[in-house]
Amino acid sequence: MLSKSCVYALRAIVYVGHNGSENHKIGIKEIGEELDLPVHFLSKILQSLVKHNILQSTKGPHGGFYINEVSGEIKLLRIIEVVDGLSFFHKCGLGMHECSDTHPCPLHDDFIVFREGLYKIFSTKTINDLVKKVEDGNAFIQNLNTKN
Amino acid sequence: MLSKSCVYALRAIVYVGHNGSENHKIGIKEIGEELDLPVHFLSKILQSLVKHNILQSTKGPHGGFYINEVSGEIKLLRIIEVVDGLSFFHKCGLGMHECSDTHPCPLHDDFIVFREGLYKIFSTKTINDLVKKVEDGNAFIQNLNTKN
DNA sequence: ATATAAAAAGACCTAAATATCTTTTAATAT
DNA sequence: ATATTAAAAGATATTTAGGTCTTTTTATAT
Repeated sequence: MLSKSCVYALRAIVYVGHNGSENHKIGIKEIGEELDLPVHFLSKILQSLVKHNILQSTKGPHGGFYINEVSGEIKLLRIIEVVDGLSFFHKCGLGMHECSDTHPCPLHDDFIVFREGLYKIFSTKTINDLVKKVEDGNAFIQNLNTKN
Repeated sequence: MLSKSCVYALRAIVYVGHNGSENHKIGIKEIGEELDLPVHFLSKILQSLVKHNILQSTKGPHGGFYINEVSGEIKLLRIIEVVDGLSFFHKCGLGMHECSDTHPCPLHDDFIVFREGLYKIFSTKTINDLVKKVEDGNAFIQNLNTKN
């Protein structure tokens, strides 16, 4: 559903939100190592988040990534929008071009309940909501002994 | 969520169920043209469905695809299983290796509702259910003037 | 038996997603 | 000012999904 890029983005940003701050920035290496993600690939993704002002970064010594107060309140949907686009939330489950409440495909009525449920979740929850969850003990760092 | 292959499979099988029968088999050309799908690609997908006994076919003159009584009652989930595999229905929304009710990722509780709801639909509905929907007037054939 | 029609099978091609490596730019500390 | 550090940017490689084309097999009608 979400691409790898998108999932990497979400996990990285939560990691940064959880472990970093404006005066303790997190380097890409640390993120990659801790989350067991391909560093250079992740770097591209975060670059794009920075461009879109979802994440902050500075170069040079003691540089790295962090999120400011505004970014923490950004909705997960915004990250999905930037990384994957929102087409999933509009398109038909059976790939029909014209599928809508008034002209539904044979799966429409059932599918739409879940599509819209997901939309609700992603358009409501913020980065900080996930960070809070992690602080309340939710799983976050991979067990590196477990394979994909 | 579902790959194109999978969606093509579902649409094709519904087309065959709706328009064909054991003594009126449907050629791959017709399916491809009517559903506006790439014929040779679709052909591979249907081949695999035939191998798995989800769809029936015969070669030669007046040959083509059809579904028998048994196949009509096959669950959509079985088609998904054969074409895409079922990993979607087991894996974590945030791509964590170990994510479960007892060791949940920060998105788990919300995501699982969606994932399991979809599972319910696909493991309940049959090919015939979709065919019936089409016979009750649900959208099915693409408007070819509309682009992807 | 033979020709024909249609799916099966195999080889190949293309585009997109994912991943890696190298060079450049820009902060910071000295 | 300079060296150093870390992200940004660019180029390239790999993998997977999606798609096309050609040849082979098999069922049927003649």
